[in-house]
Amino acid sequence: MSQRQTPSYDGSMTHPPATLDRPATIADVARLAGVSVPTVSRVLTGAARVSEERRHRVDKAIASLGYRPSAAAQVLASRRSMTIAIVAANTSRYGYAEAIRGVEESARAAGYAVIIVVVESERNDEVRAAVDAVLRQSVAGVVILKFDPPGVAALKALQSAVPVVALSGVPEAGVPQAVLDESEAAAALTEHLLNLGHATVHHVRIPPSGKEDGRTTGWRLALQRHRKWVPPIEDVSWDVTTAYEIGTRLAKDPEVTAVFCGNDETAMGLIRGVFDSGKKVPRDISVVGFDDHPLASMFIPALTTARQDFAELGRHGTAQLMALLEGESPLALETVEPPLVFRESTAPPSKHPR
Amino acid sequence: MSQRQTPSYDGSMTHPPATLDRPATIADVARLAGVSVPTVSRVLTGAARVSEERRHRVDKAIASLGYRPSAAAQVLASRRSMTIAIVAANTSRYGYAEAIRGVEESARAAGYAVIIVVVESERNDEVRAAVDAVLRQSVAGVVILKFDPPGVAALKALQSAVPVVALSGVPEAGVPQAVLDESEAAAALTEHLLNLGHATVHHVRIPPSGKEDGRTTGWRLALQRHRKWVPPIEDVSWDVTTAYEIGTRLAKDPEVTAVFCGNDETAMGLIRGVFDSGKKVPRDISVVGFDDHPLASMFIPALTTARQDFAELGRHGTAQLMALLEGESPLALETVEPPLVFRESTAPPSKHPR
DNA sequence: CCCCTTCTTGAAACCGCTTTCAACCATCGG
DNA sequence: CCGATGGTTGAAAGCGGTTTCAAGAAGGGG
Repeated sequence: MSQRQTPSYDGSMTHPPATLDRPATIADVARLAGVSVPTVSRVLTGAARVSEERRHRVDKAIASLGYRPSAAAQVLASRRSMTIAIVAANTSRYGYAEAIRGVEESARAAGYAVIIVVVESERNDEVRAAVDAVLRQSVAGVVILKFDPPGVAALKALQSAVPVVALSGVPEAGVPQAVLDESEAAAALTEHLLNLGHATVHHVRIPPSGKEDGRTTGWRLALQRHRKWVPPIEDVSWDVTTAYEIGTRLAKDPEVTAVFCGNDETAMGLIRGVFDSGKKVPRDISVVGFDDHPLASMFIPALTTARQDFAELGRHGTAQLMALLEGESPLALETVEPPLVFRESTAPPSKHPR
Repeated sequence: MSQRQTPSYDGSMTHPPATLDRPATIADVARLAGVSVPTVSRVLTGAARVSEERRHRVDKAIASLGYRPSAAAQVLASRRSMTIAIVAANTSRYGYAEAIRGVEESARAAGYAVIIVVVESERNDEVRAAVDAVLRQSVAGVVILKFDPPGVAALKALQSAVPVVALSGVPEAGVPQAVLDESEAAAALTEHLLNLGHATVHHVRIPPSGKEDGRTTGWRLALQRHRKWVPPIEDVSWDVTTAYEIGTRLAKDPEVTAVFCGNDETAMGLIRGVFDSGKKVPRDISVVGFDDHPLASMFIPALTTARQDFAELGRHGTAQLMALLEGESPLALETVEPPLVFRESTAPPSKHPR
């Protein structure tokens, strides 16, 4: 199609004796090996026995031609696919990126290729486009990151058409899924703050996946369990600067002495906002995050938070999908509970407010 | 293949009057529209004129059947593909994730699907596996993140076999690429430190892309230009804790008053290490990072750094690839220079060492 | 020694689409 | 009124594999 302009290194790994000018096909292999095409196919797929001797000739031919079966042709002929799709609203945000890494890794290990389709919003045309992209590619199955409205919408639109497993923060019936149960840890974190002596804890909520995410639920539960006042929720966007602003705002309110942030980035932004307002964390205000972001322990003050292993979640999701594809019974719904990690951003409330 | 277990929402977007139990094919559409298969193909691809009336019938049939052309069949028949591959060593690290997001976004806008193949190391079998994955998928082209040894190896192995553009931090001849020229900014950052009065600037190097990356080169150049001593380089892994350790080590050396870190995460880890060793940034040691990570401005102290727009780099790369695929002359090698951003982590050296 | 199994093998059909290519139709100029 | 011209259309041939099926070879039992 287009000539490479570097004649130097011809990538010997690519087509060793490079005798053809086009990529080798199964017919080329068959010819060179002196066998029929179906025989080559059989050694490729291992679907049926092939005599030792022929198999060997075929293997040699494959190696010598640098032959690589065309995935497209295989899909078409066999009606089954060795690629899965990951659908997510975002690929670069920490938790998402880690989850994607987890499913990619394990999918690759299982011999699957992965295509990534992002659906940025829950707008109908966007969701439709994503569904289209997935379905046109004839994937074996899809893993959906169901942490936000776009994910939820994509799941809804896709689950009837193709094997799907969802990665999520709250268990939900009806869909195979891997879940990182956030509500327990959120509650525990909130209680930690309460036990420190804070009258209540405020909550900064990250964009939720539906009605309510596990983090918010856990926080509310803990407060109710301890019969504490449930302050109004502060909503934050994915952009850290909004967390910063909330920090400056909250710093002015003498009532707030403890805040539970939906994730660590938010916590860091908020702490900075508090700091720039002349208050200190944890002296004047205690802050907890969520996720245990790689920088959470480096931040000054280091964040008290709950560790989420998103990559592991992704691996679980893939395993779930593989099982589903094999027709096995869905794996036990392993919900992993994030362990708490206590660091420097929390302390008893100050004796001298203001 | 496997029954969905939720009979409730049947995803009306997926196959509206769902009359077939299998996905509709082009033949189904042709039959329903009362035209031949090639005619449907023509309205699909727009390759040839079709009478107004037939086109309309076909469109209606497509809509009513919820027909989606099979990408695999299209690839096979047309010998051209509408998917590109991104190959990267890692998908979740900040810069990589952003770059991937950039190429995904623009590829999607251009109508391309994207598969992601990661090559974790430069080990021969790994590189080979990646090459295999790419080539088997019959992609139109690939974008390689050439920021580390695995990327370099993959590039080398792939460039002779398929249209490739590299995303990189240092210009290199012979390969179409989009580059974020890091050396200028690195030099400027180093000079900023020198101008502040520091005797020299130490350097913590992130895993390099080959012999030397632009950041290191720029740093060295600036030092030489100012006839300053070039201290031995500290190497750091991607794991932030190694940066932390280097920080504790450097803090003990009274000679080091300024350090240039290969990226912001490293800078933050290092600052924390310095902090835990009883020294303060920038009072005792000045630190600069690179990238302008979203948290760089929230960190305390906020980082002086150089802003890198990796997503934009990704977009440039895709544009480059598209041009290449159209047979257009490669776009002018737009090298973007990262703008410097001065914040709190740098200051004149302390008058009272120790 | 013969017939029936069991394996291994290749011919042919097919997967869902694109791409010649030739046939057809209508229009148009002479 | 006729042949030339140009635009639409469908039949048929692939694209690169897999799968069905029947044929041939080899092995086994009576």
